[in-house]
Amino acid sequence: MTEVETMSKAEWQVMRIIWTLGEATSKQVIDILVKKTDWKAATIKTLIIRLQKKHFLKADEATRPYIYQPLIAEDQAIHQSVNNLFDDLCCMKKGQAINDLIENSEISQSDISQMIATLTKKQLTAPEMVDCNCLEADLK
Amino acid sequence: MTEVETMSKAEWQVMRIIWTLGEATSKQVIDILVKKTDWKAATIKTLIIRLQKKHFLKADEATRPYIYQPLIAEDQAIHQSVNNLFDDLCCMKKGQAINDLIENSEISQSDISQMIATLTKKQLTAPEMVDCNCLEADLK
DNA sequence: AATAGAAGATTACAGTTGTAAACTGAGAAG
DNA sequence: CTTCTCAGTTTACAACTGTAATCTTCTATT
Repeated sequence: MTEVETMSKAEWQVMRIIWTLGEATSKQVIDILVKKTDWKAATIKTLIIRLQKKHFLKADEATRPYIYQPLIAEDQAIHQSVNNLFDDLCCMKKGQAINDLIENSEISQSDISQMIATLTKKQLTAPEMVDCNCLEADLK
Repeated sequence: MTEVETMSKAEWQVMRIIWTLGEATSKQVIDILVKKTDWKAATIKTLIIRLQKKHFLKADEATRPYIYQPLIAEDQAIHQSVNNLFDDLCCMKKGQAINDLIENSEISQSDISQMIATLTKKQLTAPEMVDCNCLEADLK
C-alpha cells in the first residue's frame, strides 16, 4: 500500500533536469537524458507521464510543446527520500552512516561550516549513547 | 536490469532483526515483526525466502528450526543503500541534505565528535563551491 | 489543402515488491 | 505408529518499475 506517492529512481532523473532548468519541454528533458543514459525517447516520455499521474509534475498546456513544471520542490523531495531511507536504519547506526556520507561526498566550504555549526549546537544536548530499537515494536 | 541485488524496504526490516540478533530462527523474526508491523507470518516467511535467493541471508540447515544468518554486514548494507540514494542527488544539494539529516537524527556524543573531526579535516581541501552536474552526461 | 515530423497518448511486457494463502514434510505428543 | 503442529516451500496476485514500440494528433511546410 502506497501511503505517500514516491518517485522511482528513473523518475528522479527526469525531475532533476526539470528542477535544474526550472521548467522544461519534453524535448529538453529527452535530449539531456538520451545523452546521460541509455534510455530511448519513448522511455523518457513514459516517465514524464507517470510523474504527472503522481502529481510531481504538471504540464502547462497553454502552448504547444507543453512546458513541464515541478509540483514539488527539490529540497522537499530530497528531504522525503533521505528521511524515507533513514527511517529504515537502526538508530544506533545513523551517526556512522552520516559520517560515512560526509567522507564520501564532495561538500562545499559553506556547507561544511554549516554542518559544524549544526553539530556544535547538537553537542550540547546529544545523548551519550543512542540505543538500538530494532527489536521493539513501533511506538506511536 | 538489476546490476546489483538490492534489498527492498520490507526485506530490510527482516535483516535488521537478524543483524541485531546476530542470527535467528524464523520464529524469532516473525514474533518481532508481527508486533512491529501489520504483516502476517506468511509475509515474513516470503521475505526470508527472497533474502536467501538474493544471497543476503543463508539458513544453517544443520538443526531443524533453521537458523538464519546474514551474508552481508549491516554497515556494508547501509553504506550501499545510502550511497545508492545519494548518487541520485544533485551534487550541489548533498551538503544541505546531510545537514538536514544531522538536524533530524538523534546522534550520540561520540558520533558527533567523529563527524566534527571528519569535517574539520575535510575543510582543508574542500572546494569553495560544488557545482551542479544535473544537465551533463555522465563522465566515466 | 496535403503531408511530414514532432509531441503527446496508449499499449505492452517482464521483473520486483507487498502481501498472503495453501501445501508439505518432519519432529513432538500421545 | 498415528496425528497434530510448526517450519519451510509453492503458488498467487495486484501494483509499481524499467523499458519501449506504436498510434494519434498537432503544427509547420510545400
